[in-house]
Amino acid sequence: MAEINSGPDNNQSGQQVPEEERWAGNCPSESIQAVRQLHLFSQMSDENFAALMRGAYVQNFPPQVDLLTEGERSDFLHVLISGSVDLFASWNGKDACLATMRPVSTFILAATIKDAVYLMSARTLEKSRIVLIPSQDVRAVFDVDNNFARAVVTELAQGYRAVIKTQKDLQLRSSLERLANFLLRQQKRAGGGAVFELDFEKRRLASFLGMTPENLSRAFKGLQPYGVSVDGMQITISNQQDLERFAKPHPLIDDPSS
Amino acid sequence: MAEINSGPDNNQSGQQVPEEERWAGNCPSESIQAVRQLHLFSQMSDENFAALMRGAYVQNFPPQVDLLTEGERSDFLHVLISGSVDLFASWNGKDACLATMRPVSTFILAATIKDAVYLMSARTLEKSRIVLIPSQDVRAVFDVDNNFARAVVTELAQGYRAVIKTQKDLQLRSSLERLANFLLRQQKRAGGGAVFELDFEKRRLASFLGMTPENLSRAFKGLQPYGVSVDGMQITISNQQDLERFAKPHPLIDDPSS
DNA sequence: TTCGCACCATGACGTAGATCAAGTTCAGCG
DNA sequence: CGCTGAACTTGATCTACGTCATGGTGCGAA
Repeated sequence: MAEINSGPDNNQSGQQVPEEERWAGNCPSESIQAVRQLHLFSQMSDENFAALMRGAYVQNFPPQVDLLTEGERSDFLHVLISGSVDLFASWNGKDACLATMRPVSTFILAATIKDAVYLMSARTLEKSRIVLIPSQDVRAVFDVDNNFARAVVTELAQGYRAVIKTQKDLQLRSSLERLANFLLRQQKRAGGGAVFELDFEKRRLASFLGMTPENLSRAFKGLQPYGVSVDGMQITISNQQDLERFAKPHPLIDDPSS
Repeated sequence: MAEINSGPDNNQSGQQVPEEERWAGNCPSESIQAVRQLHLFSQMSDENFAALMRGAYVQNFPPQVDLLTEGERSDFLHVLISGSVDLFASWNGKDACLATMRPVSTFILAATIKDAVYLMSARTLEKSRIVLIPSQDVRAVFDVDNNFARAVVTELAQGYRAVIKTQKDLQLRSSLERLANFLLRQQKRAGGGAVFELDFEKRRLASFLGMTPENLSRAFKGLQPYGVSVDGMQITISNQQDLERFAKPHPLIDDPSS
């Protein structure tokens, strides 16, 4: 619930929230700007946007902080301004990373709109700056601002399609193929050069790709014949063609914009 | 996949439509009623609903007909009135069943609203009655009818959460656990008695649960110690407690209404 | 009836990936 | 410098599950 807020001691293990700031006068207006520029918020009226921000908080979280836990009720819509956040779920002792959020983006919109419990837990990976907008405000504005309501539709449809794509990735490909395609996607995000950085810790990447860290190691070795070499976080793809021929990337799985 | 077809060669290459009926005057008004009663369509104005129906078709399809193929552009929003439809995806020779639709429900809403290509293919499992509403009409009405736009949000959020649940099911459970939980869900849908019918062909069920038909057979045997017995399509759960203790059903995965 | 054909069951086997148990590398720090 | 601990590698198994091959059991058509 509201334990995320102010003061010390939020979250189950006595977590700690530094640098909270209310949106009154003096606060970091770059964050407000970043939120406003998201498609989700860019179409709505100034008045309604102001109403949303009136009750919002911006907070900085250290790495490895639990932001919310599956099963809890949705109190805030989250907007990630900087850093990165892991969305995951657990059952019977195991857990699976379902998505990793990068700035600037919004998460747990569906639970907020439906006023339902979270299906996923969230935890910061790095130091992260997050805007928290009270869920009831979001629903109230949703009810009166049609442009916002339409933007919510687009965002949800996008998210829905993204999940379908990761499900196809998981069900239709082997772990080697998943890694190969992930590298190609990451390469494109990084600008397309033959050398680029992995901006994941490898254990996270393993969980994200649905495998164990040990097997990720082996998978990297398994891609060497296709011209992939690894040095720490740095990846080199020396034979683009070979890798693509093996990975067989497909827009209906790997193209994030479709 | 198109070779499965019966009767007169329908499907992507020159689609052909049995028993087509335009929504003019005389047509089956139960279908129109069924559509209107879906939450998605129940909130909109009579006028806009009529506009949607003006361009719509209702069609009966035989079993095993391909309705649409992933990668195609969305031409119609589909509403399943009776029968059942399989949504699946293919890559590199393999294919995976992503969902099975049952009446009365709508499918491929996200692609329709976004005017994007389908991420999944669809095929009838049984003889099915389906209402086809031109996608451009849906988007046009979406732009002018705020109640409809809001209903779309609810529907998408629901769908989004459903996919997340099946992803958790797949990533966090073994095939035995998936089958056990599926049986418990099916039992509940069928009224909760110890004996109930499986309304899936077993090979479909296998694909839906992400395993092979052979392994589904073995999985059924593997559940015998927990009081599950199978006779054709009829399932008997003789020891509810044991099965539940093994399956560990969880609302955040198995409760379709949350 | 008997043939043919799905669908399903079952056994033998192969493989992908998990698990367990050591190493290895490297950053931080005395 | 060397110590320590975390992230990563590596190799040796184990296990779940897929694959292949075979045989049974209904059920509709000739």
